[in-house]
Amino acid sequence: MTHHAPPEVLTSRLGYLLKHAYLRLTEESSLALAPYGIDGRELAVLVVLDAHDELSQLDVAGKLGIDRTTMVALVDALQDKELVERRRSPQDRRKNIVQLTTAGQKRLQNAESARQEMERRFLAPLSSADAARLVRSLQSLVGAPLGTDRTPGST
Amino acid sequence: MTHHAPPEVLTSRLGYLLKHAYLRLTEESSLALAPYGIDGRELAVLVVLDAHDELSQLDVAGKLGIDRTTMVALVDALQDKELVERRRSPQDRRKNIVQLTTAGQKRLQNAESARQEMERRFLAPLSSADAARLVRSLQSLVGAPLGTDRTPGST
DNA sequence: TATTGTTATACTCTATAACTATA
DNA sequence: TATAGTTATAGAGTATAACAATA
Repeated sequence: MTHHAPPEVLTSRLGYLLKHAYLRLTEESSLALAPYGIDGRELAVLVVLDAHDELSQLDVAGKLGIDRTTMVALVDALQDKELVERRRSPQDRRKNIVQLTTAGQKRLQNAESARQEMERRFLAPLSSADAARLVRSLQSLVGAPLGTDRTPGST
Repeated sequence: MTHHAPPEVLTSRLGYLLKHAYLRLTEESSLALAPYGIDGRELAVLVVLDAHDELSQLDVAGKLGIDRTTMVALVDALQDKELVERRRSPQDRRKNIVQLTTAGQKRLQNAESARQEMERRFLAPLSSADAARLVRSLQSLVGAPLGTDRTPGST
């Protein structure tokens, strides 16, 4: 993934732009999170777990838009790092409730700071107004509820 | 890849937004291009070939930001569909010059129309001003090296 | 019967290494 | 010796099918 000048004929194409913006962000994200021993998807799991209580593996998978079979390996990895724990739900013993450990909560805080800093650097070429508009436009396209105030500095 | 309501905690994250915007566009793109028997990446190859003369496989790969080994299969597929032809460069017999066939040019025109129509539909949730700003912002993000001062006016 | 987690398997996309032919 | 194309191979990432435990 080297930095070559983008070809003129493709830079007006949304597919090219979204793909390469995503690839670039993924690369920066990996670098920013490497010191914390997790990747962006694992961080997303931690964020979801932190925001809700008593989530099963399937619940988390649903929120992230990934398969339940993919979820197994993800939780395995996070459990090996002692950032989450599985426990059987007493209400429904088919379910694995996934919980943040204390170490997981700490890791989440630190990695989140690094991710936010990375995101700021990534958006630096844009004015803050354009950055905010970009986020809101992407939310519209992805189907996010509109009208979510994205005041800079909220969380 | 079903359409489920995006989780609140993730919709402010650029990584999530770019990934899912890209996935959604890719899905729409596949549908729009299916009648033409090509996918978005193959169409991009045709576009690049149409815009330049005497491009080798490596030239095209460079412009698309993909590997030369990936390029082989791509050109194979397009050649099987009789949309492009390989010919040895007389100047440098190591090189394969890739050329659009007449059928390839026609297919390019039709598929491009379909792609543009798809892109319009995809951007429909945005005002035309916001759509234009989105494209320009993405161009800035994809074109600018990270962490450096982005002095406007350098190419 | 249906659901949750799990495993095994396969498929796509991509990159790395090694080979060939040319330079 | 270096470069362009090719092939074989391997690594992510993801999805499908089948199975065990549970409902």
